[in-house]
Amino acid sequence: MANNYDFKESEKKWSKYWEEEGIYDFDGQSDKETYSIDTPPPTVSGAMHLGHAFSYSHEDFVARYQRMKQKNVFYPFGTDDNGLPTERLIEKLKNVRSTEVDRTEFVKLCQDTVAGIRPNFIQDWKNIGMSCDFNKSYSTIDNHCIRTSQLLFMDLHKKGLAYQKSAPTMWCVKCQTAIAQAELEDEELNSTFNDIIFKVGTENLIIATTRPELIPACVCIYVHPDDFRYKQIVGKKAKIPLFHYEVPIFADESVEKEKGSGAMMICSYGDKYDVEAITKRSLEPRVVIEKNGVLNHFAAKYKGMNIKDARRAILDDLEKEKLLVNKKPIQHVVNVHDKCGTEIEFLSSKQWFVKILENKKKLIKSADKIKWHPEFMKTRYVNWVEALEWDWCISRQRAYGVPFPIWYCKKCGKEMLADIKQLPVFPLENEPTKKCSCGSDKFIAEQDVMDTWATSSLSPQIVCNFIEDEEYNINFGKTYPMSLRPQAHDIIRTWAFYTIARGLYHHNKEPWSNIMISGHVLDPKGKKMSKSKGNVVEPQKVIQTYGADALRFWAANASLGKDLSYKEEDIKTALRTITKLWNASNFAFLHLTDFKNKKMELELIDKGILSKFNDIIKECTDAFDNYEYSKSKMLTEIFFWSQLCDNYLEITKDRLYNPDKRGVESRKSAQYVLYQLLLGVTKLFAPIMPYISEEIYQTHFVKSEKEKSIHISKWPKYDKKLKDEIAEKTWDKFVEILSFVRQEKAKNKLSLTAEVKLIITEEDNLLLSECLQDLKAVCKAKDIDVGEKMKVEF
RNA sequence: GAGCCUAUGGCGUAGUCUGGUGGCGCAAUUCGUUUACACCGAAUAGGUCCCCGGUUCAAAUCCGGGUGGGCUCACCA
Repeated sequence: MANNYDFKESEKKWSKYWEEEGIYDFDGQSDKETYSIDTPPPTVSGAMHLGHAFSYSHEDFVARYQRMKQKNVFYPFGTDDNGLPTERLIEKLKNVRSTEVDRTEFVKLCQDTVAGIRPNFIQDWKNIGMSCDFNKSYSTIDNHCIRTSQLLFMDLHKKGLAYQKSAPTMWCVKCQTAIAQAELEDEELNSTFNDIIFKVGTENLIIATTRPELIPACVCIYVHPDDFRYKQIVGKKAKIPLFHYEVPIFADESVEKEKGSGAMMICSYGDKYDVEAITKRSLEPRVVIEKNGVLNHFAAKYKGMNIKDARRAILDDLEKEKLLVNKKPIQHVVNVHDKCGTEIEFLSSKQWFVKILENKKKLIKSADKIKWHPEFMKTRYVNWVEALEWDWCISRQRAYGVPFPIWYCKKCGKEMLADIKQLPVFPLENEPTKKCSCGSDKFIAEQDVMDTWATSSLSPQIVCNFIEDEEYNINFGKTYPMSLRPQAHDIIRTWAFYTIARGLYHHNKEPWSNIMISGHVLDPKGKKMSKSKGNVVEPQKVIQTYGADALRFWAANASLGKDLSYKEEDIKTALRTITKLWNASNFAFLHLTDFKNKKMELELIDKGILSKFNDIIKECTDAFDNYEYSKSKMLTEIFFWSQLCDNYLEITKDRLYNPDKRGVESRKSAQYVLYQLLLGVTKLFAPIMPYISEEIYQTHFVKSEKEKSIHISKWPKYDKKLKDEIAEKTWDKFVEILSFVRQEKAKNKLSLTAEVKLIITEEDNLLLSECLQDLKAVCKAKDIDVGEKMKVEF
C-alpha cells in the first residue's frame, strides 16, 4: 500500500465526478436555507492570473463551508465580456481598430472571438476547484443580461434616476469615449512648466502652464483678488500670444497665489477646475481638442495636429517669438484612463448619467446595513462616495456593449423607450413598436452602448433572475438579496459601489448582507506583480506542478483583506500537508479494516484528545462563520500535525498492533477515536483542499458515511457532551512526559527507539494510572517507576 | 495634503477586539532513520514584540505622540 497521492489524477477524477453527480447544482425547490453568492464575473482575457486564483479560492472556501453547513448554496458563475475591455482584447488579438472597421462586423468579430476563448478561460476556474454551479453561468453580453440591463435602465429612466445631458465630461481621446470618475487612474508623468508671456496693454503678464496646446482654448485669466501684483489688471483684457485674441481678466478667490505666477489661464477644458470656472462665469467655450485628440480650427495654424505635436509646435513658436521666458521640468500626477493609460481630456458631449450625487447620504448609509469582512474596507467605500464629484456616466461611444433601449423622434426629438416585450432590443436594427406622441413614426436610434459596469452592477439581478427568464429557472424572491458578495479591494469604488446603488435604486434594498474583500498577491519581495516587471507567476503552472489543493492551501494563509506574497516554499509546505494527510489516513485505515462505527466506552486518553478536538471544531466553526477561513485552516493544521500525527498516532500504535496483549477493547477505543479524528480533520480541511479531502473520503469513509461526496457531508458539530476536563488534563500530562522523554533521548543522542527507564512523580502516576501501558509503549520504557521528580534513565 | 491599513527571531505570519510566562511555518544547527510518511521524526538555538511617553500590580495587547512601509483619494493653472 501507501501509493503516493497523485494529485493530477485525483483532480481530474473528482472534478468529473462532481460535475456528473451535480454536487454543486443549486436546488431551486429545496426548503433548506439558501446561501447565495454574487460571484465576480471575471473579464474575459487571456487567462486567469494568480490574483484571481487567490481571491476566488477565498470565496470558494466560504461556499464549501456553507454547503457543508447544509445550506442550499446558490453559486453561479459568469464572465464579463462586453464593453471596452473586450473591445481592446479583440483589437489586440485580431489586430484591428474598432473605429476603422464596420460596426456590425466588429461586433460579430467580438462575439465570435469571445465565444471561442470563453470555455478555455472558464476552465481555469474549474481547475482551481471552484464549486460553482457552472450550469448557471452567464455572460454579460448574452440575451438574458442584455434584457436585464435594458429593463433596469428603463426602470432608472422611469424613476428619473437616469438622464441625458450635454456637458463637459471626462473623455479618452484614444478610446474615443466618455468615461466615468471611477475609471481614472493616477500616473506620475514628466512634464515642463512653461512661463509664457501674455500681454495686457503693453505690460507683460506671465502665465505658467504645463499645457501650452490649450492656449487657443483660453477663455479668460484668473488672478487672486488680494494679489497686489495683479490688482490693477483685473477687469482689463489680456491678449493671447500667437493667437491674437483677447480674453477678460477676473479675480477669483479660488486661485492660489503661490502657484506658478499666481495668474492662470482658464481653458476649455484643461481640467475640472476649468469646467467649473467657465460654467460659473457663463463664458463661451473654445473647445480646441476634438474627440479623436486632434486640434480644430480654434488652433489656427496648428489645426489637425494631435495634442503632443501641437504642444511641441506651439512651444517652438513661443520660443521664436520670445514669449517663452522659462521652461522648468517637473514631475506631476495626472489622471489617465485606466484601460489605456491615456491622459484624459474634458470635452463637451451628450451623455447618459445615473444620478449619484443627490443620493450620497443614502448610499453611505447602505454601507452600514452590510457586514463588511474585514470591517475597515467599509471606510474605503465611504471615503469614495463622500469624495465623488460627478454623477455616473454610463454611455460609451463604442461599438460592443449593451445598447441603450432608446430612440429619439426625428420630428420632435422626444425620447422613445423600447417596449418591454421587445427586449433584448438593438435600436440600430429594430424600430419602436409605436408612434411618437407627436404622430411621427420616424426615429433616430441611440448609437451609444452602456459601459460594462452598467451591466455588471446588476450581477445580483442577473443571476437571481429578476427578469424571470423561463430557461433560467431561478426564483428572484428566494435568492435576492444575496448572502455574499466576494471581491477584491480594487473594485470597491466600481463594482461594489455601483451594485449597491442599483440595489437601492431598483429595490430599495442592499443587494447582499455580507461582503468579503480579498487582498492582492505580491511577489516574494512584497512588490506588485506586473508583466513589465517580469515577476508574474502563472497559476496554471503552479497547478501543474503542485496541484490546485496546494495553491488553495497557500491562498488560505492570508486572512481577508490582507495581501500575500507568493513564495514557492509555501506551496511546497502545502504539498507536504497534503501528502501527510494522505499517509496518515492510509496508515489509520490499515488498522480500521475491522472497524465498526459504534459508540462505546473510551479510554481516558482517547476521551482527552477527542475533547480537545471538539474545541477545535468549535473554534473553526466560529472562525468560518466570521469568514476567517485562514484561522480555521491554521487551527486544523496545527491540530493535525502536532496532536494527531506526532502524538496520537504514535501513542495508539501499541494498542492497534498488539490487541492480543493490550486487549480488544482498547484497540476498539483507539479505532473509534482515530476514525472520528481523521474524518473530522478531513472535513475541516475540505473547504480549503477539496481534492485530497474527497480522495480520502471516497477511499476510506464513503462506505460508512452516507453522503456521496465529502462536500455535501455535514460540517463537524461541536458536542457539549464530549467535553471532559479530566481527560484533557490527562492527555496534556501524557504529552508533556512524552516530550520530556524525547528531549532526553535527543540530548543523549539516542534513537527514539532506545529503551529507557522512566521515573515519574507520584502525582503524575495517579493521573496517568489508566494509561501507563500506552506511556510505557510509546516511550519505549522498560519500566515506569515513581520518584521525586520526572527522570529518564538509560 | 487627507483617509485607511501595517510594523512581532534571518524571512513569512498568529496573538492585539477581551492586558496575565509571545505561538506557528520556512530557513539554520544537532541527533535519529522507529512496524504511515525522508514529501520523515525528535530536539536546539535565535525576539529591547518600530520609537517615546501614559494608564495598570501587570502592556506586543489599552491610551497619547512620533517614525518607517503599503494602499486609496486629492493635488494637474
